[in-house]
Amino acid sequence: MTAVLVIEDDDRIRLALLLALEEEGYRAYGVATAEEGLQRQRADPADNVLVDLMLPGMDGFEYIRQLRRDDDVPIVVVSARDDTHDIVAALEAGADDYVVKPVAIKELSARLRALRRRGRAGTTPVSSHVVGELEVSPEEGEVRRAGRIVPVTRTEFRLLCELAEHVGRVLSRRQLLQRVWGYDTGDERLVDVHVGRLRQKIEDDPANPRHLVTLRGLGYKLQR
Amino acid sequence: MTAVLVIEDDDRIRLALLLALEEEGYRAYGVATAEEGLQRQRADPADNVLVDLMLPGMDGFEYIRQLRRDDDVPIVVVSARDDTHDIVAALEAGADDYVVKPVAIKELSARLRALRRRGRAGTTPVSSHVVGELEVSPEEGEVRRAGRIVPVTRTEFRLLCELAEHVGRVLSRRQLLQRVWGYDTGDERLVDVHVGRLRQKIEDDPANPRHLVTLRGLGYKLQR
DNA sequence: CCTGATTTGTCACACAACTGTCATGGAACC
DNA sequence: GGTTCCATGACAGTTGTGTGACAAATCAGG
Repeated sequence: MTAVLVIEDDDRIRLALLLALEEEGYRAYGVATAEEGLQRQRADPADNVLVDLMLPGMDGFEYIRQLRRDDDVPIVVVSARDDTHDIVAALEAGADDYVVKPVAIKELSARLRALRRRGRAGTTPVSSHVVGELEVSPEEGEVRRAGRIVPVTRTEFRLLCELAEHVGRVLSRRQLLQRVWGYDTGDERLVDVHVGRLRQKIEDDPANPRHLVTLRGLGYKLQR
Repeated sequence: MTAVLVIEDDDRIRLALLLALEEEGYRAYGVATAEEGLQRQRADPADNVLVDLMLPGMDGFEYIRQLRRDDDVPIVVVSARDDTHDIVAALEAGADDYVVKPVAIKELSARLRALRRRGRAGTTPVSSHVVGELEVSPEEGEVRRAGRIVPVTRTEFRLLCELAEHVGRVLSRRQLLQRVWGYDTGDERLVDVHVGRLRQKIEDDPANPRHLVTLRGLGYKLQR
């Protein structure tokens, strides 16, 4: 899943952006200052960065310059100021796009997509989740166990991706039903069945699962 | 010198843009229709394309889609309409940026620079893709299998190129339909048929493909 | 232009794979 | 020991895919 880092000091705007981005299918997280933004991006690099220009302490321009020293991530400025001088300065500093608040989330999302498309010129290393001897690669549409390809069905694959994206965290049947099947309501036993089938394929001893474990009364989780 | 192609039917606006761009140090030339734009860009490729959306005959959206089939040049839409729906549609069609008229030339110039900066990153047009015993050469327009030339049709060739450019990655029928045929909508079975025909030519045992494999529910991919 | 050959897209059918439901029995919890 | 929760096997309905036939469109050559 595509991760987006939002740097914006106004709490309400930041939260609204994060919510809207998650709605669009991104994994989004935010910080309030440029300093935090630099730290965060170095520790856990996002695929896109959204940054406000007016920030307390280090401002957006300086943030962009500093980040660009060692990171080629697409940067989009989200600013309230619709001023040619600011736009030019931000782009010169190394930003890739500049949108003016208030921004339509659909537009923002489309611009992010366009940027990633362009950035991905050439060959991007395929991203995959590694959990112990298990490897789930959404891009290749493959699951490998100790290097060998394990054939899984589409539903199983989606389920596994969802679990792999949240390694170590419990996901309730309802959450899985919602995210994998898109069902708001429905029989939760359905999840059980597919978890069972998945275990047959990815576990050494399906009766005593080591990776895809049950947490009674809570749900399932994937663990290393 | 950086060349820019401007496609805009309003003579005054087009000339004003051309003048301003030359002022900024670009070599700029323009045409009034999308059809001319396609022709011109194929005959003498510019480094950037500016295109209006509302054009007589073929509109800007269609222009972008058609050009994108075989040209990766950065495309900026310059439109009078400041409408989220248009913006999203243009970016989805393959545009890289969207600015609203009237536009400050300094901003436009900065956006073009930002685009080129990103565009050059890793855009090394590969002469041929090698996938196992298979060799796809976009430049020569040839497909070889174990050194022998395999005759494929134009559509098959495009399809194979698209798959070869993303070796190891799943491409959905919709993605293929979009990238190979330029269709936004349409019957996905069309892809199946062409994949089938391609298999007859490039696979040892077309019923058990080793390279051009199906990922049920996901799409197709080419694998080594 | 005209004509025949090739290529392209549509359709329908058959088959295989997958999905969701249910019932049963077992395990964990109190 | 009773209750809740979970695992699993079977099964019927659904969906997804491969393929051959065919007509429309396009191309090549006279």
